Amino acid sequence: MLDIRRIRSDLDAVRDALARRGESAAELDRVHELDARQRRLFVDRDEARSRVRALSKEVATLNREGRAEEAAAPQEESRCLGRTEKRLAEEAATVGEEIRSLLLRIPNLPHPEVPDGDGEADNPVVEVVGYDPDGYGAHQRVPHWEVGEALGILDNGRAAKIAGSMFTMQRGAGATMARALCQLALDRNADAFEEVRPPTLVTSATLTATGQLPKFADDAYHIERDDLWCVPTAEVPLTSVARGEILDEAALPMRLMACTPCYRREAGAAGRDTRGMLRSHEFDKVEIFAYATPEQSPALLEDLLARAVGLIDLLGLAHRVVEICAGDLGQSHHRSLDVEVYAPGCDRWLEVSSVSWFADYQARRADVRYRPAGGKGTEVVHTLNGSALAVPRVWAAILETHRRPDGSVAVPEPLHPYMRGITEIR
RNA sequence: GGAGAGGUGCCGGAGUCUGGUUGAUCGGGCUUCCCUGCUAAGGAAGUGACGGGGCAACUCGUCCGUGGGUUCAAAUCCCACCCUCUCCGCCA
Repeated sequence: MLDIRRIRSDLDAVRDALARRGESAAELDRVHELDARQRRLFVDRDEARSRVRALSKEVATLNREGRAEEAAAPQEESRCLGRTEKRLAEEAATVGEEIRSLLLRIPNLPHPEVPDGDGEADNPVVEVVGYDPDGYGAHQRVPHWEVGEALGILDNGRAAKIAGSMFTMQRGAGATMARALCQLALDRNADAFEEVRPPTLVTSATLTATGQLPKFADDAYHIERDDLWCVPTAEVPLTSVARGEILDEAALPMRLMACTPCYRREAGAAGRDTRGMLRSHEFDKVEIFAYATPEQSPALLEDLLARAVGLIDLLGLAHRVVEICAGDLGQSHHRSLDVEVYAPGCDRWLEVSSVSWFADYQARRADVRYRPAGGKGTEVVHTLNGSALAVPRVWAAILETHRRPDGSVAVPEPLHPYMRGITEIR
């Protein structure tokens, strides 16, 4: 959520920044207008309240001095003021609710360096590593769903029997490799990140802090009976770890990581990418996350990206980095970069990580602040996160990239320690 | 799920029965200063967040789990909900 004070003092700049995303200013202007109204109401309300307090003290004094009969007049005046105050307070609250619900829907401002663009097609490729379109043999040009089924390690037919379409099931060495990927990702980041195993069913407040609610409720699984939501990513619980807290600057950056299942309804994607492991309602992912000061954030963004890219590199997969343009930026994102892995069997670039800087947008929703060392007062922290490794698409790219002419798949060496001795799948 | 106890400031812990100058006694912690060769001990002062108004000094308001209600006035009385603890039940 944007800082209301910034909207108040710098409306034009905010409007221009939103325009870069292709966002209309209607809601913004409405917030600006409501804010002025609410502040006028506050002034009047506070004045009435202050007077009530003074009158109450007067009554108390009169009672104490045994002159209770003289208290009738101030009591009556106070009663009257109380009604005025209540009406003003209710009106201010109504306005406040409208402001909040608008603010929750207005997206974040893009970082000045975010490239212009209207959509995905305008996202500039920043870097390409290990990709040679002519360097793949026929044995690698087989989609992973065929490879997986042939090797008996992917059984989506039975997954559908168990849970319906758009679920996947890995078996044998395939399941082992899925877990090994998580272990590798955690171990590689344990140098700087505290491992957390958070709840993956969360309250509406938690899902609102990161931006999924209220606007994207259809994308998440909701357990109505208990009013809990299945997390779409560990970003959701991790961002709420310090919700409502004030951190010491010395504690920043606070780096957390978590391996969790991720649940997505894929409401807008029905019928898309239905084969294999490209898109499913449930998958495992290792997320890396940080609370930081504004000054620490740019370097952290680079570090998160380097860590995500480093893992893909380690697994011997061709990949590229794409910067998300203003028009394609997610609602909460201030700046964002995607890592895409090349899958030769599908002949597609698959998004396997999204590394993002949210500035104070999520932290203001979550009310996470810090006390600047030496300074007074508090500041809203910045949050950043990225997928260290999202299992399914990496798993798919491994099957396609490391398939050998004889149809077997070589397990990348960094996974061996976690594979119970399995070094190839045949 | 049932029964009971409880949620107060950075922490501990009063105040709630008997509503009233209580943003809140007291202790600890922390910060600054004084004393001290150093340490320990001691002395003094300070010590929250949020919102509004004001060029500013400053000032007004809100916050005692959350949300309502009663009252001139609520940490204190009433209602609902949430959370924690103990016991029982259930359970990996």
